[in-house]
Amino acid sequence: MLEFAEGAATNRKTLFVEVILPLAISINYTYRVPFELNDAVTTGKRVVVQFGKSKLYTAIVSAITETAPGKYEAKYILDILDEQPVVTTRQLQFWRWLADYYMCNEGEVMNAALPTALKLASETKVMLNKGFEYDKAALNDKEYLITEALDIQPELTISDIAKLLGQKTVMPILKSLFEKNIINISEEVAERYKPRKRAFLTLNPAYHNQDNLQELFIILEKRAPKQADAVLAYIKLSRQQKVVSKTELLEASGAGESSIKSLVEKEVFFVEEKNVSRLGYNEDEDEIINFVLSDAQQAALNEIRQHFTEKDVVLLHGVTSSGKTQIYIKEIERVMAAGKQVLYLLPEIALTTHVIERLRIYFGNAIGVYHSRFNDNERVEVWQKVLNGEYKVVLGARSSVFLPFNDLGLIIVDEEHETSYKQFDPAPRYNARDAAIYLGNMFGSKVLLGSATPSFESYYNARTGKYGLVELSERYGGVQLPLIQVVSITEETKRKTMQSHFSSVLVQDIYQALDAKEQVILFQNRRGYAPVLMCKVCAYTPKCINCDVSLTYHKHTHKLHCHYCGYKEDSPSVCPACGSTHLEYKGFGTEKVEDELSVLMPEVRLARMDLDTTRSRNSLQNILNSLEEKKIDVLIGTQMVAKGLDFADVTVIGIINADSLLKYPDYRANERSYQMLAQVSGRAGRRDKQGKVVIQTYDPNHRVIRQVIANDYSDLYFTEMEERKSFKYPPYYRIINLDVKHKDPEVLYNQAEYLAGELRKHFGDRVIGPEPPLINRIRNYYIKSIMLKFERDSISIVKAKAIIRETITQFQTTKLSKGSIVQADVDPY
DNA sequence: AGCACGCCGACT
DNA sequence: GTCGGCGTGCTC
Repeated sequence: MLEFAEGAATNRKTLFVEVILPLAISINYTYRVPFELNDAVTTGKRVVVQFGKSKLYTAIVSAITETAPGKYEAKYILDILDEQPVVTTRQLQFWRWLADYYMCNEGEVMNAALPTALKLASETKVMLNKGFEYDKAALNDKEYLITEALDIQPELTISDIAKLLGQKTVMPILKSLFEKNIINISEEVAERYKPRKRAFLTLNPAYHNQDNLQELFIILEKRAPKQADAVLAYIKLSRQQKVVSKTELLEASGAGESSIKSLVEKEVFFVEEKNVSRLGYNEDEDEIINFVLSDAQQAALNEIRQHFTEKDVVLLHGVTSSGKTQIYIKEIERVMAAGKQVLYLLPEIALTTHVIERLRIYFGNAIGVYHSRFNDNERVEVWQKVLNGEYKVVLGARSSVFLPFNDLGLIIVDEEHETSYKQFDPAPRYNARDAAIYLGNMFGSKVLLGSATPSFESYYNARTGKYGLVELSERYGGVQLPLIQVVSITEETKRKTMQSHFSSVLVQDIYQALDAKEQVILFQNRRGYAPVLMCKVCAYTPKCINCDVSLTYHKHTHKLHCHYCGYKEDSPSVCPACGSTHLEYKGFGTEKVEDELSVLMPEVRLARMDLDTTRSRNSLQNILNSLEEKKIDVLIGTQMVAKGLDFADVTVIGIINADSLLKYPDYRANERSYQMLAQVSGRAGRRDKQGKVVIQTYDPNHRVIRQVIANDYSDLYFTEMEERKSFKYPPYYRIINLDVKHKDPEVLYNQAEYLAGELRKHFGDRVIGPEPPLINRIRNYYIKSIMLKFERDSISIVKAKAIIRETITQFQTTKLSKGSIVQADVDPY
């Protein structure tokens, strides 16, 4: 027997696969392929592997080799999950690039890229060993508790049991129960994606013959009129549509389940179970609307196309309301006509039903949507439809760069300056705009960046000729730019005309808008009620127990919240330090603005839009709907209101306090402030009426405010770029940030100093710090930041990253590094 | 990421 | 003493 097996084996190759596991592990692991799966293994397919003592994971095959690993015995892969690869070779290449560029692991990229439903991890299930008799009296309290729970619920997970016992360590107890043969422990992976099934009916072809059909009717009408109705309804329906589902027929005919059942038994109908999409929408005849571009738009489009003949990336710098979307649509149509796919990226918040519907009008079924509000199953369906080419256009947020495109011809990155394109936590800390440019490069596709306030990086690239630059300075349909009025808070306070946080100018403008049945948006870039609570007697301020921040008071919950770790505590009514009742709320957030405005203008219908009011799946959409249906007069919000809101009747915009933006201690503060102010202002006004923007500030002569009023982006750009150059900031320099974290600040200090020293050996004064960041403790970890600045072109950044990686690894092998976490952030925002 | 192993403080 | 928390190392 053994000889036979060996003899056969000589004719068979032994294959090994390198796999990517969905974990933050720095290397890929090698598994052995059982002979019977030799023909089925392909890169890009999912395989089930055991990793560690018991856990099973789905991994992606990244390479196939015939060489056995030298140092260890490879485990076998247990199963192959896919008939066809779910990840393309190009994607694997893209993942590798991302992991390299953003200094993380391929597993972390896989985690971000693959919809959760395609990543299966086994769960440990605990159940009773059926039929085994044991003496309950002999068990200790905890063991008894577990068996009791299993009597009620046959399967428990590890975390169920941890909760049940109220302790973290449960494995030893389970082990002893297992050894006593009382319980069984199993590891299983279950496919999480479940296609949605529907029953479809087809008429027995025998009845395609008129005579037969006639005969059937005669019989049915006499004996089972309901069934006759059903057949009639079917014939009617099948004239209008290709396939008829059971549900549709039930609805259309008024017949019951039983009638259809007997028709199936009589073989009048055949039933077929088919997978149907969850992504359906009203399939009204796709109404392709043709529109004509304005002269300015047409000129811009021509210029874009001209640039595309020699450049891969073009930046469209078009003022707010210049009609960039229509230009995109025309370009998408052209690329689609050439048979290629298009990726259209938008910031998550701008992906509203309104925007989606608008594009559906042009592209109907060929357009797919992908964003974080989709559930697991829906994401898998989009993934599959992109993979099989059913979707020609994908409209999506940041993570849609990970979809399995086959033939991309164009990528559009709208609002390319948006910081939400950058993922901050967890790794990969990628910027979807930059990733999209690389992706475009891989496909030889064109990339169109669009913004009214481009990021300096992109504008720099455009001005230096790396990208094509197209300027569109005319607003579409002759909409005027809003009138901007700056109000000095100091001045109004002196004149005693401020009513809480509202200047007389703003109050008057709000009333005017409301009288004209128009709407108002108020912007305050801070959520909650008050960011600091302070005792007037002893100056005590409640701080987070896990982080180095003061707690924000939220009136809604009457609690103090930490915006960094989510910690909450009851708001004290007396000072915990001195017992005084004189507690003062310092600063103000959206909640307070809402509160005070409702006191000032009780008749006005208010709504608030910030992280706290938009957390659940539909809440954002609900707010937007009420705004559109004019059930809201004034909307108060954080930066969310600056993005993607486009409502015809908003004519007044109030910036409650511009200083909180301008004073932000960051080299990008001015660029950010300008973007924010210009973007919010862009929401004001409509075709027949000039909008009004009121900026309240303590510093009315601030340079950035003057630039916003003058709508002078290029003045901002040139003045700021001078500073960027002299202080060695992007886009002249590239930044890589290393955060070192440790629970003990003393240990951290030594670790960070050591690591910075090691890096200095290679990079000299390109290494800055370590310095404590603005918030130097989060979730009980103290933080030190080491910043590396590299000249844009003079040193190979690829090489530098390799050295950094190596230095970190080196550091982590030393004893000194114990307990530390090092996180890299490339091109941080 | 999860799991085992070993060290150490708190409670019977 | 013993139990359980927590840090550390390893997983093909």
